[in-house]
This record gives sequence, structure tokens and C-alpha cells, in this order.
Amino acid sequence: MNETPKYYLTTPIYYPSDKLHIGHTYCTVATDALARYRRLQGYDVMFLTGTDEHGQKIEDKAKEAGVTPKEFVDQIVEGARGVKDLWKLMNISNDRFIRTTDDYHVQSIQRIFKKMYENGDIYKGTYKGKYCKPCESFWTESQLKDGKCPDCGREVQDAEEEAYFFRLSKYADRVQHLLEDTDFLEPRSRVNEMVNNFIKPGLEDLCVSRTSFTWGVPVDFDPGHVVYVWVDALFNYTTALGFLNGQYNDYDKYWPADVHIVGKEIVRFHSIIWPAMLMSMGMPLPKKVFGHGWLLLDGGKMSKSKGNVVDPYILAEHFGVDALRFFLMRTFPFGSDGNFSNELLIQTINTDLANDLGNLLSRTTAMVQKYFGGTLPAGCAAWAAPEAADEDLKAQAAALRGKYEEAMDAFAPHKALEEVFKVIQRANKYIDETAPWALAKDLEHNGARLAHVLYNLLEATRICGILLTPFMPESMDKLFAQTGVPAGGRTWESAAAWGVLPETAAVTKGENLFPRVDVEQALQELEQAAEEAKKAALPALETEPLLEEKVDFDTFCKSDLRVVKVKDCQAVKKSNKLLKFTLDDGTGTDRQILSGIARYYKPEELIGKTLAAIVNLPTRKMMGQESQGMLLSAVHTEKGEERLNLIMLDDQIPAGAKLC
RNA sequence: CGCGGGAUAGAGCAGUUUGGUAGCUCGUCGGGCUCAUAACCCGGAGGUCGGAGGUUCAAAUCCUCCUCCCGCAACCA
Repeated sequence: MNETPKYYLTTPIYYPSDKLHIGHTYCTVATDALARYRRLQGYDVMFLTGTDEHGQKIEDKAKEAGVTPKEFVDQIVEGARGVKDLWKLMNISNDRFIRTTDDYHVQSIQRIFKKMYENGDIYKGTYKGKYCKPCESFWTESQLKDGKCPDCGREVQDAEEEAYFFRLSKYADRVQHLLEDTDFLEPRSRVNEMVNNFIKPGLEDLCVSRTSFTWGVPVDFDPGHVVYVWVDALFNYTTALGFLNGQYNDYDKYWPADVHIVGKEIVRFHSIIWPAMLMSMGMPLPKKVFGHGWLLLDGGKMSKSKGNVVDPYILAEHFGVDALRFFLMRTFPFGSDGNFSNELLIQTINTDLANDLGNLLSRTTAMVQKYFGGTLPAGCAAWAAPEAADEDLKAQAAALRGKYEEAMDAFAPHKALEEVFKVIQRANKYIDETAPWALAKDLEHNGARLAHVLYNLLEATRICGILLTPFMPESMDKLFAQTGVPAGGRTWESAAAWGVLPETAAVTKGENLFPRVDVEQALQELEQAAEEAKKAALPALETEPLLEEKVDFDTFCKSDLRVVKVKDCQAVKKSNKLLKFTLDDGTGTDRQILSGIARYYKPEELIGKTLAAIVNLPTRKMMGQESQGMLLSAVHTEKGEERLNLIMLDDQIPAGAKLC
């Protein structure tokens, strides 16, 4: 007797510095579909996901929010609408969820780190970089912005930090061989990228500890050092199975992993660093790393700074979890980037789910109900002289599982779904060809034929339903309920067999599985929801914190602040920010000041106003024009938007009056 | 010459690994049907497959060069 085959697959562990977006959802849904597919096939599946919770960024974010790092990640991971909530909502069937702050993981990482230190692959050295004194932070050359600190924009200095290094270089040849001569990394196109970009230029040893922040796994034999992300995060795939800890006991059973599903930006870590570290540990390598593409928005990357991240919650609540899951898997070739848009989402739902699948189910069950009261007569499965349409439908349905399997095994869920929908379309066509409504006009003569036609439709639907289960588990349950499919007719084996459905199964026309979406209305509602979510996330009112640094009285007195009257105000040509003011400053000579406030004021509405300005700033050229000073304004932030108000004074105050 | 990806009908995309009738969805035009979620089925129009060379009996597919777009360059799937 063979024991049940094992299948271990993982998503990346996500970095909970912010709420997750549709991109993370894409990756996790894909992995979930693959996990469900393997379970359907009868594998003993272990499906792991989790969060990577250490590091400087989270330490900083927590500080900003005024909480401890642990409190910060707890909120994002376990809190309302957090990571775990999202996976629950999306019906993710992970068997385990690892947080790198879990005690057992921390313990394992310390042991792993020590082991690699003891076998000589981790050694102590110095890490050279750039240091920003005011920010007390370390940066690498490439992190700098214009050669300056990316945080504060100030100058940085060369600095050295004591750190531990992993002998990555030692494994370069073996890793290159792994990438070039095996199908360890897929899609194949990513191999060149890795080899050309990182291995050929020479792999440098990797800095695996830090002293510049404390939010991480402490190196237990050298206080002050914390384990840097590589060792901490990547080994999650093994610690979650119980490697070097007592929490679980599944390492021997499931390792090595069958596949790590990862986004293309972390392919490098998984295809170079990860195997090298495993080699160092003398552990078996995962069988495969698959790097999927990204969902792009308007042809560009989604990012917080662009403000164009898509919230999976809003979409799932709007269109249903299964519709969203389906859309993500059906629309985009898994290995390459895809353009996300709400229009495309709605179109896919309407075309595939409402018009094709939902409608097929609806018309089939309606006819069984209408013509046979919900139960087909015994004997309907067989037909002595099948017509061409019967044969064709059966042949396509019978061949479906094989094509589907081939696509799924090649990590091409979009192709698998395409095959399923070809059969669904064939079934819709079959209805036209056989015209059941015509047969129904003479039940006495054609009743048996009609019953057979409907039975064929139910069978085709059943087979498609099984293969769609990994993608839309809940909806397929409903589909099976409506078509009376018993448990035995929902299995992988039965997806390759025609005639499994009992002839007299109880068929009921239930609710519409996938209602059509009104495009215009839905788009509008989505926009509104996004707007509201955006506003809700922002603080109502923000002002700059008070400066701690003191200014002495004499310095303050050096600023010559005066009341000025606006004699004229015009927009500056070719500038979308600047307004040009001609001012009466009491001296009798006009003063010209340029101010970048065109977003907030129209020039004509300011003429005649009494304002305040500092008049002894050095003259400065802007857009080729001189500006002799600066107008004073009050600035604050409302719902994330900058607001600016010029200081307007009583018109009775004369020009030139000194402010002090 | 940093590396990689992309450019295919009005729009969005497959197809390129293994050269051999250019396909899908939406839109559009015409027809059919009335079981069904104004859905379904059939047919038409619409493409110099970014540009220029080359290999070949044959190139969207292989090779060379060029143009434009997008990512990545130590951690945002």
C-alpha cells in the first residue's frame, strides 16, 4: 500500500507594515486554489501562509503610531480587517499561519543562526554603509536619495557597523547550476534575470545581522545583534513544520516543500539566497519556486505613494468572494504581469460567471423543474442512438479533466479555467442544438429524449463544477446542491467519468449563483467606497508638531515682518503653482513677491487684500522672475489634504506697519 | 551599451519555449431562438502581429539592429 502522497506549498510571509492589498490577495488566492486542487486530487496537503513581522520599518512605524512593535503588528495581523480577517473573508484554506514573532519560530531561528555560525558559513565582519546622524539610521548606497538620507534629506557619512555575514559566495556555483540546469525556478524567463543580474556579477557575502535596530530575533550568543531578515524570514517555511522546535512535528513529513509561490520581486531571495542557506544547513531544497507576475494599475505598479492600491475588502463585499477569486485566476496569466481594472473585473463576472456558467445552470435547472417537476425519469442517462451534439458534448467533457490537470500542474490556472469555460460554452450551444423547449411540446413522443438531453446538461455542469471547486468552493457547493449531485459525484475521479449523477437526482432551481452586474452603477459605487475608505483612514486634522529647538529673541527680531497691500496679483505663465504679487509695503516703491499658492487662491480675489510678509529675505529668482520676500500663511492638513490660508489682516492697518 | 519584461483588430489580452490556416473577451453589424440571469446560438466587418534587415520552401514565432513603454537595481504580492 502506498501512503497518501504529500504536497507542501507556501505563500510568502507578508510584511505587515501596512494593510494588505489586492496583490497579496492575488498571490494567496492562487496558492489556495492550488492547495484545494491538490486536496481534490487526494494529496495530503500542507498549505502555509503567514507574516514576516520584524525589521526596521515596522519598528519605525510603531514608533510613529506610539505603540510597541508587537502591538503594531498584532493590530495589522490579528486586528479587525487585518491579515487573518482578510484570509478568512477570501476563504483561504491554509492549514497553518506562521508569525515570525511566534516564540517557537524565534527559538528555531536562534538555533539555525548558531548552527550556521558553528559550521563556519556565518562569520563576523564589518558592514560598510552610510549613516545619517540625526536619524540614527544606516543606509546602503542604493537606498540613498540623491546621495542623501532618504528620510530627512540630510548629508550622510561613511560608517561601519559590526555585523555577521553569510558565505553566500561559497554556494554561487551550485546555485547557478540549480537555476540553469533544473526547473527549480519557474517561469523559465526569470532564470536569466537571476543569473545575469546577480550571480554572474559575483555573489557577495550577505549581511545577516544588524545592530542598528532591535526589533528582530536576538543573536543569543552576541547581544546587540539581531538576525536580519534573510535567515529570519526564509526559514519560516521549515520552522512552521517544527524544524528545531517543539511546536510541531511535521518537518520530516512535509519537507522539502513542493512549491513556494512568490511574487517576482522576491524571486531572488527564494531562488538564490534560500537554496544557498539550505545547502549550508545540509537540508533538502524545495522542489520548485514559482514567481508569479504583478497586478498593475494603469500600466504601472500599485503603491501607497501613488494612492492607487486596490482594497480587496471593498471588491469582495461588492461582488462576492468567489467572483473575485475567479476573476484573479481566470484573467491574468499567472507567470506575467496583468492590468487590473474594475471594468475588467465586472466584465469577467458578467461574461463568464453570469452569462455562461450562471445562466447555464439556471436554464438547465429551470427546465428540469418545468418539464419534469425537478426529477428526471429513471433511464434518462442512456440513449440508444446518440446524435452528433450528444457525442461532442460528452467527448469534450470527458477530455476536460486531462487538459485541466495539465494546465494546473504547469501553474497555469488561467489556462485550466479557459478549458472549463470552453465546455460550459459547448453546453450552452448544446441547448440551442437540441432545443429542449421544442421537445417539450410533445412530451409523449419526445419526453425520453428531452430527459436525456437535460441529463447530459446536468452531467456536463457537474464535471465543470468539480473542476471549478478549487477556485470557487462556496459557489460550487450551491451548484451541486441545485443539481442534486451527491458527495460521490464531486470527486476528482468522478470528474473523468460520464454518468455519475443519479438519474433521478433532485434538481431545484435556486437563487442565481452569479447575478449580472450593472457596470455603470457598480463603478460608481466602487469609486464612492474607495473615496470613503481613503477618507476614513486619514486623520481629520493634522498640524505640524511644535519645534523643540528654541530660537533666541535677537534672532527672531531679525525677521522684518510687515503689513502689505495687494495692488495686483497675476498667475505666472508656465507655472501651475506660482502667483505674482505686486505689493504696497509702505515705502512708496512696489515690492514683487512670488508665492506658490495658485492651488489655493485665484489671483483676482486677492487684489486689495491686506497681508503679512517677511521682507528682508534675500531676493530669489523663481521662473525667471524676482521674488523679494515671502507671504505668510497658515498651513495644516485636513483628511490628508494640504490646506493653506494666507494671513489676512484688517484693511484699516496701513501698509508698512511692522509686525512684532 | 546595467538587467529584465512588453509592443498582436476600436479596447483589453492569448499565441512566441517545439516556425507551417492569427485566436479569445468586450464593442460593432446582421441573423436565429425564446428554456434561461435583456441572457444563449450562428455569421460578418475589422490586424503591414512596434520599425528595418536577415535565416528559411515557410517567421507574430528564430537571428541582428532601431524606436517607444514598464519594472528591477538588497526587501512594497
